[in-house]
Amino acid sequence: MSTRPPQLSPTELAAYFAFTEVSSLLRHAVEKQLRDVGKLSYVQFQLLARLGDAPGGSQRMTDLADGVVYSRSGLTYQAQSLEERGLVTRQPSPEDERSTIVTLTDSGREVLAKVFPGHIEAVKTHLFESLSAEDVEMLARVMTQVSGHLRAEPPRSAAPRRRSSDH
Amino acid sequence: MSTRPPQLSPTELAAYFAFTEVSSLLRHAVEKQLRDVGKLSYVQFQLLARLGDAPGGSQRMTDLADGVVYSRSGLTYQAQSLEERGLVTRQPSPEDERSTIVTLTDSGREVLAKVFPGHIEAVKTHLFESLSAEDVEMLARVMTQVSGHLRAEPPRSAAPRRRSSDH
DNA sequence: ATCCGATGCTTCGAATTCGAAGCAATATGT
DNA sequence: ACATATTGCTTCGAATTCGAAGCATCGGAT
Repeated sequence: MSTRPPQLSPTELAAYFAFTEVSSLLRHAVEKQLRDVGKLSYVQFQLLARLGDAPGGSQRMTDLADGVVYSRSGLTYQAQSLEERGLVTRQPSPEDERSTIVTLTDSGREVLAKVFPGHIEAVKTHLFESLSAEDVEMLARVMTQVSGHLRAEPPRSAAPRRRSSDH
Repeated sequence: MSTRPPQLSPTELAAYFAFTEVSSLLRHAVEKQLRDVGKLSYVQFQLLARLGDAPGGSQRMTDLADGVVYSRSGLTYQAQSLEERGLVTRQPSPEDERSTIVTLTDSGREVLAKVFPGHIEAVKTHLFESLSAEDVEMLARVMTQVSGHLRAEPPRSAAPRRRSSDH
């Protein structure tokens, strides 16, 4: 246990610090824009955006939760909220009675369309403005790489349900 | 209003998506480790870590809040919590009666020392493991650049106090 | 010396978040 | 077919988060 006190190189440290900082600042900026323009939280926007991309504007709750890296209970809460605002509908899946299918409504698409330009603008301004094309490409490559790595190995974002070996 | 629908290039989109995903996943992983090992939230850890770096283990509330990109009220809450656990102390600044100086205690340092190795390990595993040395360097450079850009221009993280033009 | 805006922090209430526990439907093994 | 584990979602309670409002102090102008 005392054999290997793990270390980060100065470069790694710098990368980690700057990464978390950018992530925080960017998120705050984006959240503000979404709140101001569409009265959406970041999560809500992410959910709508995912649905907008999905075929038929529909996805299962679990897939949505995994997609945005979010707890299932939190998703239930937000889905309810979005449903009350008429931006999505929820219905049990015909194929699997357990599943709930969330579907983007026309209203939802409208709101999405309304906030989208400003969102893009914010991302452009805050994240990309100071970067060269090569930087962006590099960033895309590296982040995709890490993301794949993260998605691959560990017990998925939400509740890993297995549990029997410990205790 | 309809003149310039801003766009992100496919590369930018990929970079943005992967970036937010990595940021979420990494954060979750790190949070779990901190919770398990030291019963610390991410924010609490960041606060302790900042204090650990600061000369004398002390910082003003506002500087801490800016440092971790956090609301002032949230910081008050967490500082209270950390004080109750004996990990920090709070005292009014001698120089400026308004300011509260937060100081890391020996207990605080112990907890920090206890969680640190696992934290580093987690960051190494989840963020850097799949990256080459050049990738890391690049990441550090780009993130530092963006961070500087973000810190520079906008009304700072927390409450921009001005308010007079709108109603 | 004194007024007034700016600054630093806290309190307050509302909204959001999570994990644990619970319930229903499905899959799997025999 | 039937028991058992697994999966999908929701409910519950507790903890965290934020922004607005409030209070005290400071700085700079008169």
